[in-house]
Amino acid sequence: MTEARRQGQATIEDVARAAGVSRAAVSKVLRNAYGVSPAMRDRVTTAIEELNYRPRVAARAMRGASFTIGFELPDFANPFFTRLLAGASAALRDTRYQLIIAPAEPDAEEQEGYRALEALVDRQVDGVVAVSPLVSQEWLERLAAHTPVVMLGRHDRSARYDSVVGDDTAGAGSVMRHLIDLGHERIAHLTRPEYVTVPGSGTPHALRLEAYLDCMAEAGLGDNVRVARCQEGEGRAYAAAAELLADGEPPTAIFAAHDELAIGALRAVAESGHDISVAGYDNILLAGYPRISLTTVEQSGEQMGERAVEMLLQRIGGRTEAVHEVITPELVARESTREAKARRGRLRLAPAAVPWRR
Amino acid sequence: MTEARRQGQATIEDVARAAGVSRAAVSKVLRNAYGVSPAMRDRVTTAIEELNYRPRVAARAMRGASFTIGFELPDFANPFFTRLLAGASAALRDTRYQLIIAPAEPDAEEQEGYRALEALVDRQVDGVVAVSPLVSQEWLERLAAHTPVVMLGRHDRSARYDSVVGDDTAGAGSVMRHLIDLGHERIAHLTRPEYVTVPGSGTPHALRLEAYLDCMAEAGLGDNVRVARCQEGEGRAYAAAAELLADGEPPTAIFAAHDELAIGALRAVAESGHDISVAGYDNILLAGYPRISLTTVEQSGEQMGERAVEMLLQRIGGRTEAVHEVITPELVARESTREAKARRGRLRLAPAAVPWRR
DNA sequence: GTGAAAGCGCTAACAC
DNA sequence: GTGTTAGCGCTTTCAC
Repeated sequence: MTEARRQGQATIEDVARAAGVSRAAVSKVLRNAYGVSPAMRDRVTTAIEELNYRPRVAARAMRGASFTIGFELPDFANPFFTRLLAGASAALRDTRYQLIIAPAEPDAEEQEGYRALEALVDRQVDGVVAVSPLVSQEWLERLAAHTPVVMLGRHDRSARYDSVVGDDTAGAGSVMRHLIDLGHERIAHLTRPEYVTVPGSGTPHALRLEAYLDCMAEAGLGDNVRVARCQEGEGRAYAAAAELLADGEPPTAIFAAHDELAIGALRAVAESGHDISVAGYDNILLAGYPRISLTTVEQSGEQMGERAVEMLLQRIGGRTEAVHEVITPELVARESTREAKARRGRLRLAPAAVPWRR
Repeated sequence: MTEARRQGQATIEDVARAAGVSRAAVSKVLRNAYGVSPAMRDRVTTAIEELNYRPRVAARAMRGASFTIGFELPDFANPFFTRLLAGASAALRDTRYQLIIAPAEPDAEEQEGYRALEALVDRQVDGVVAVSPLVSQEWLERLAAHTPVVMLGRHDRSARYDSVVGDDTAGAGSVMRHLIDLGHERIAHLTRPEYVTVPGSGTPHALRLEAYLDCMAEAGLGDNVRVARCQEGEGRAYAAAAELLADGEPPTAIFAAHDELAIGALRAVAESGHDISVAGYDNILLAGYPRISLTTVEQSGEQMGERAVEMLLQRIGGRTEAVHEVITPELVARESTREAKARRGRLRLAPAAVPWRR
């Protein structure tokens, strides 16, 4: 049944027969190789047109390259990832390479990324760019042993694969300092589930969490630490934030691990009626929207995606030493943290009567 | 140079040698085929593990299916398209099939979609789901002659390919009636460039534009018709809307062809200080956000994506009659059109002194 | 300038 | 139960 599909798909053999030449001759025409008479080239190209022939990349790839770059991505709903894609796509323009994207199943915990990455490799891509903070380094290195790999957002340094990563510690630190400078003392952190923030794992969210904890401790606010967690999605963040606000003495500020979560938190805050500052991370388009105006951290996803692809092409081209590139993020202070108010005199918050529950 | 990559990639031959059996034997183990002794199966599986072997889908596909579904998509930045993807992805869960996405270069006018679609087919996908309103029907039918195709958002009916499409005429009509019922007389339409809305082309945006024109005419507002255009992107919509507002007598309402454009228009409206209603189309997540609260039209992208994939799998399974499915959209009235105000007494707008410039 | 032949990694019929 | 064999569509020497 599934076999039905190939009927009608012309092969190089069909073209050769139609043009009255050998398969090799057709191949040469296709590749603009040396040694083809104009007359033959004509006959062949006409035959190709007539038969609507297209060479199969797979068959071609069996000998050489497939000229295909695989991009593995979790969660298309997160606009930051989309920025990465835009950059990658741009870097491949005017290139022989084609971009192919494989979605990793979201919320899949353990297997997140493995399946999609394998799917890509099984399909003969010449190289892979991936956003898979949770995949084990050992596994990745085994992959990188035969297929060029560039990882996005991984802080581990491997000799086998390259990486492009934002300085999450610096970025999260700048957010925290901003909030603390504004006078906030009860700052909560909204992040993803534990398995994404395992201490020492070096995932972006682990580092942001650590920066949060460190900054709180440094500012003598260690007792006010409060970490809320939720799965990906604006709705989930909304629910988690709502819970945070409902419970006893609410925070005066929430630092969300990324903008999508921040947007959800902002919604919960708006509904609650409380005057609570919210900050995010990534500077998605929406963050700059006037009615939202979210304080956040800009990291150029386009640039990161573009660099990743450039590095991958170099790898494919023969480079063997690993390259690790760190992008410096930048705080974008907006009104969601009452910065405007703060400008006219330091914001004064009454000290918490009781140390704020952990 | 590019040849370097394959070294290290174990083949079935390597496994056979390591296990001391024939290639066919390994193949049988891989496919759980009949006629393998437990002892041999053991030796083979160990060899596979040791060599870190993975069968190449491409080589496999040369005989049968690749178990790969291609999804062609323009513009990842548009959240509605992302919803389609989520649905498609969900439909493939628990299936042998893998989803592979190819981005069509945006703003590419003429060639939009062709390249990506070809890239997919060249890579041996078993079937294709595509969002390519601008590709010619003739070309698509030639494609569909050998590869199952399901189109999203095309109103043309072909005997060769299936389609899933929202009823854009009805959806746009409901928005327009809503605006007119609210008392608006100067309603502008913000849509994409001409080549996307060619009359009679049957693209979603052509139909929405036609519905806009028809509704205006029916309501006796034909003289107030005003169509602004911009390329994809919130920023471009912002600029176009700003121009619309700056110029003489501004509209009292803007119907944007989709939510991303509407969001941009909303931003321009907010900055202008005018009290202007804005409506969009697609009901992206953001539209429901309290601080945005955009009146729009809900069409379940997830459902559309899911149905498309289901239909494609049927096609691959052997179905030959074409299926065309129309999804009924639903108006979601929110505050961006001052519906709240309207509830307490009909909104009264002073009639335009001069018929509003075309 | 052109074509024959071998081989890329895998599957499926068919012998053994 | 196991191995031999003949392709799948294409590229690439290497003779002619």
